[in-house]
Amino acid sequence: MDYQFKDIEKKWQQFWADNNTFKAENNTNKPKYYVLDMFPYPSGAGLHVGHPLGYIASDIFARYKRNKGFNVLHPMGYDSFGLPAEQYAIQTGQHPSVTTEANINTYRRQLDQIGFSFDWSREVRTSSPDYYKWTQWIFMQLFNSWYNKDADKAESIDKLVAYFETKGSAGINAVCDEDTLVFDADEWKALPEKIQQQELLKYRLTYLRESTVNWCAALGTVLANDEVKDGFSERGGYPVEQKKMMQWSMRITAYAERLLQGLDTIDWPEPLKEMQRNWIGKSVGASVKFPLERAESEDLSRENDPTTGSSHPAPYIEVFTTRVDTIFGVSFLVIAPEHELVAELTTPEQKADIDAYIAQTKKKSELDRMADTKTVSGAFTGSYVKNPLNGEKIPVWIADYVLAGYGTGAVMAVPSGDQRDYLFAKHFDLPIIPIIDIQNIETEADPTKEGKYINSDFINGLSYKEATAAVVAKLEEIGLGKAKVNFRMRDAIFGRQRYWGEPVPVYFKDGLPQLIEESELPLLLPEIDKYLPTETGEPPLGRATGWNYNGNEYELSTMPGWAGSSWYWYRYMDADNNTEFASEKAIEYWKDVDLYIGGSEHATGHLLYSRFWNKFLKDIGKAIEEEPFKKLINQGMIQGRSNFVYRLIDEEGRGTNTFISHGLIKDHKTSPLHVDVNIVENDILNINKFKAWREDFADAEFSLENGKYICGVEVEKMSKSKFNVVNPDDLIERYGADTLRMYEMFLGPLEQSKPWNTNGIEGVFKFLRKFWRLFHDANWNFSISNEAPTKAELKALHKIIKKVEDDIERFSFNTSVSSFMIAVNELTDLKCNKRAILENLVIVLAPYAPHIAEELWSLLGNPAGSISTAAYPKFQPEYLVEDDFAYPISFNGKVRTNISLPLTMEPADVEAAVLAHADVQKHLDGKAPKKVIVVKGRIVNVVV
RNA sequence: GCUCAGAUGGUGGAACUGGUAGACACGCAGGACUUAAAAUCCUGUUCCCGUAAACGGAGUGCGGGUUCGAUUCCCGCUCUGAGUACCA
Repeated sequence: MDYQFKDIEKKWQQFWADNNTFKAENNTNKPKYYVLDMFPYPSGAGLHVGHPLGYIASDIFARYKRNKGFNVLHPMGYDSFGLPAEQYAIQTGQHPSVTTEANINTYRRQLDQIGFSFDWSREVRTSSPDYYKWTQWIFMQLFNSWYNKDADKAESIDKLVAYFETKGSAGINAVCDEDTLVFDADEWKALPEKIQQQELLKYRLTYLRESTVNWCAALGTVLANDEVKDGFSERGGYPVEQKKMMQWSMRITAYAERLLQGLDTIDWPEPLKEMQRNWIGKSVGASVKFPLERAESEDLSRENDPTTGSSHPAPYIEVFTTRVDTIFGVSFLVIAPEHELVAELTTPEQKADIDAYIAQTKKKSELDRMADTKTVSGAFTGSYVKNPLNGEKIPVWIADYVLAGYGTGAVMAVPSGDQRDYLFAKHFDLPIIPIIDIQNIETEADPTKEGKYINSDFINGLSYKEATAAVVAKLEEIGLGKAKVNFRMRDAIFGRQRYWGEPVPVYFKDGLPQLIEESELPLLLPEIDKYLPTETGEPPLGRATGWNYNGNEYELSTMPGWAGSSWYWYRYMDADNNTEFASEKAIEYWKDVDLYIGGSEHATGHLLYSRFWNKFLKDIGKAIEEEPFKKLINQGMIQGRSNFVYRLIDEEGRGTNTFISHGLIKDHKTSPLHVDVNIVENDILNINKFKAWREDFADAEFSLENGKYICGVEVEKMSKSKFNVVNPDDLIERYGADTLRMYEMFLGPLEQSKPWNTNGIEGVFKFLRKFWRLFHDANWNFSISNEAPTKAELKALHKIIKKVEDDIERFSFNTSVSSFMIAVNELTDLKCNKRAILENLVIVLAPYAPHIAEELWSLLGNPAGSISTAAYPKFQPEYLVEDDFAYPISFNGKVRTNISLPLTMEPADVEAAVLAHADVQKHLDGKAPKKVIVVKGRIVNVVV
């Protein structure tokens, strides 16, 4: 029979499902291998041809590893909480779980068609209660933990309480809020329960605090920083504003250093690691206190100013700097307009200026503030500080180029070394003090670290390294500064005012958050009448009737999208466990993910949060490895490839019903129109389908080239509105899953982004037919010979065994596909139908094209399904050994001819043989070669 | 601006450690089979000169360098894509 892909693929997909072929074992002596894909959010649009790219690659790898004798865990599931289902619910009243279920079914049908070797018995859905029970459980563990910097790990909050009870707050080295109280053991014990709890909240790894959030009114929720792009929501593009709200946060900053260090231990793409490094943003520098200089007139103003709320005026302004060595070049201080000392520092004479400036800053949106980095603006507070090292009087300004959220919200301005300070100084006519002898500050700041210091008191003449050390030592000595490491990363907001997410297992008593009992998990998402905020502006959960904890109100926000995805790889290890998130034994066996494939868009979201939770789970003894994903690969994005037709514009400028072929448009006035790529083949428009596509094209006319209508091409995002979406279902219908799988790989290197172009798919389909034909005679009868293979046949086989092995190990799937084609071409030329060759070849191909491989494998008489665990053939190098080699002979590096010589021949003999050769003599034309380079088994280069 | 990745025929791409650039496939052209078409098969296909072949010249974004030899290494530049953005 001819290659009947439809029957074959259906048959084997059914077989795999019926026989649980890909079920991974938790109890086995085999070595483990864990291949994971980033699980999808099941959107209503279903899969397009770009989605399975990574899944196909990981599936090939998983199948290959099974053939290599590994017990492979290759699971799939759904990140099924999320905004789109909820938006749809708001519009239609349909419960998000209903939409989600329907979408999952579509995804499952599409995934099954491609023939993935997923162990579906371990499927997880983040929105299912027996899954989110454990997301809530982890939240509770975080709530019950604090970060001990001395131990450099998370510890139980009980341990902290016990410490407070015996020693008070002295000697505690924790990652905590700024405003923690100082107390001894007795004072702690005397504190009311409520105050104690408030205090502990400042240490917990998940905690409630008022923070500035990205509020998106249109979506009715708070967004994470990585969900905001240029002041607009990433999903939907709605405006986002800054708003203060009580919010759950995760103290991810406790792990900043470990998250940074861990990057050096994992095999991830360098750009991705770089993104995480930038996101963490470690700066090594110093914090310096500038004492306030007080004038008598100020005291009056401060007394009358109720906004400070403090009877003790602040004694100093603290700044963070990475260039403490430039401290003698400080000619002014700049603090953020939002800085807490602004009101206190503003003198009556300057009040009007400052108020006007703050008003102006507030009006500017975040977007303007970012875009407008050129204009220099600021205002003088009227106050002064003293340089802590030389007592120099320094004016204090406010300006919006200083961010309240970074460092201390205050900077020491060194115009000679920092360009922003330089521009500010020029604009407001402030002094610019050169501090390094080789500095050139005529037109701009010079941030050099080379040269010797000048105008710098006791560090004059020192080098950068010496000066930094000397200044830090001096500041520490006088108690006005110290070396400090600062991180850009902020604690992560952990909550959104939405319905379709995990409920937070917390209720409020006397305004303080309390955990529910572990035995009461999962805290189920309640039913509500509408998926909108309440009339009083509370989140949708506020609508749930009777939803309270013994009369106490539950937390009304739900967890953010990244909660469920921050630990899901552990659930796959032991998906049915209902006493733990995964058993100790399962985690002990599977440990971590060996290969993780997914998009780079998750660089600073999912991949950072997952590493954070993993480190926490390790700290509390639940996980074994410090890093969850040993090796990670980003598959490139598949872009859309749009086709265009060109509508002729008549003299009055109106569109006609005539369409001009692409090659002819320069002679006409036309307007381009997207045309459905599914009615275009190799950029040639199918005119009949075009006429049927839309009613108004039914009697379209065409101006053709060589009888064909050629379409224009452009690379754009794949989207419905551009008519460039290619659905894998259609391709499978036409060519089968094996062809689709191989073609997606054939397209190019996995990591590279590329436009989808169906044009070459025929070549892969033809290859599979040709492969099928190796096993069949001219009448399509299965026909295999048991004769001993020839040397040439063995060589072709072992070449491909080696090649595919090497390619898969370095994730170069595209080159394997080419090599398969070469192997089949060679064997076809050799008319090889020998069992000894083909039986091995089928195993090598199986990870790529599993259906056809299964079919031929069973036709060869093997037990059905056994190819999945059949041993990968052993490469035998002796079959590739050649006696002779056709040496390329180059003259001055240009190859002119080939001379076949024995590989055993020594270089000196090769040289002699080559020079004696007639072709070489001809090229030398009587001249003597200056030099001859012979690389044995490679090349000969004659220098003339 | 900064950081990173990339640039090879008409197209997707290959060349893994500095050693025959353009494998493999698409497309295109010509041919076989066919009344015809589809399908299938065969041949050719980097560019230039040349009727063709032999032969010759150029050639991996641009300009230099190292080397017997560079798509590969080094320096400078151009362009494209991604990330990031007043981070003190």
